[in-house]
Amino acid sequence: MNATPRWLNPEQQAAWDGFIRMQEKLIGRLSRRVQADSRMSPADYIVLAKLTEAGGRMRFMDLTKLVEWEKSRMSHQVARMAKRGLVSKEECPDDGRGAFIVATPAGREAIEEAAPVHVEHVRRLFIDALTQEELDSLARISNRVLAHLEKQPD
Amino acid sequence: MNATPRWLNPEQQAAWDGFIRMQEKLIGRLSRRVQADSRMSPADYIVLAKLTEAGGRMRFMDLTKLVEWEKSRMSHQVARMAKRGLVSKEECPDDGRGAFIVATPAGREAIEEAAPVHVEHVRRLFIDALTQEELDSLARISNRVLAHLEKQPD
DNA sequence: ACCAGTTGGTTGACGTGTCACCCACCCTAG
DNA sequence: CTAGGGTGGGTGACACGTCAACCAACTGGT
Repeated sequence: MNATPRWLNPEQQAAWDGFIRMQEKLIGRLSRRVQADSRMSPADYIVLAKLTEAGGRMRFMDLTKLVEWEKSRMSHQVARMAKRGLVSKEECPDDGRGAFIVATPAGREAIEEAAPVHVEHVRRLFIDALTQEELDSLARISNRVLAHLEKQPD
Repeated sequence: MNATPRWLNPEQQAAWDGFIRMQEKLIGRLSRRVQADSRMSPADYIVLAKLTEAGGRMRFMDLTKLVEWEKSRMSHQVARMAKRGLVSKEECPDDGRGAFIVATPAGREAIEEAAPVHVEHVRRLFIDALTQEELDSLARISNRVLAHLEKQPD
């Protein structure tokens, strides 16, 4: 049929399938837990975490780059979070287009409450499954893939 | 503050952050590629792949369990795919509630066209980044996490 | 001073995933 | 045969992510 089929060999297939399955189940479980016991989505969590980590007040685009999202995604997200009272927007005097994103007291409270619970789930579902060597190995592999991705087009 | 902070140590944190970043970027890139050059979403891809692999005709719930999805998700997905002509639904004579999901000719054609491209992207973005030992190592780690998840509550 | 290009940020449409709830049909105990 | 529970499957509302287009404000060069 195809001049260059190049299917994966069994070991490669096993690695890919296993990774995909693991990642789906792990992320799925974790985000459902986060949502269930902190009434925050994973997206809320990471945005608030990075924001408060940086002092609770940031320019929109800086925040967007910090979490490595597309600006449109962040814009929608911030709008939703503002609606829920987790953050608010302020105008930027230096740049007429600009906006500051500010964590509200409710937002700070929410993340401070959610953070330990989140860490506990990460530990329980992921860290505890693996030895330190396995964790190191996974970190190395992840960085290799990340470095590879940066070199690849698209 | 907290009686049991138990934050992650630096190595654990590095492993978790690296994994999360890698997984997000990799999955993101791959699904955008799939969508861009086959006009199918990753969800379409996996459903059609599993379905045709099983002969192109399956009971709804069997398919749902095969891909390990929630039934509601599959229901929505199948509805969308039916709207796009990739699959169709048939009644089940044996069980009045039941439904068969059938891959249409267009669906078969779509997956046969998409599959090699998909594999090529997986290879280019992921497999090629790693040695065979690293792939094996990742497969082992994934299976450990999966096994651990099954033992954990929630 | 002006205009072209870039940057900061928003918007709307659309596909997707989840949750909660629903309904219809099947099955088994009594 | 019938009530009650389980199973097969659908639905509607909502949160989320992407894409493409858009607008306003800031550059820089001429």
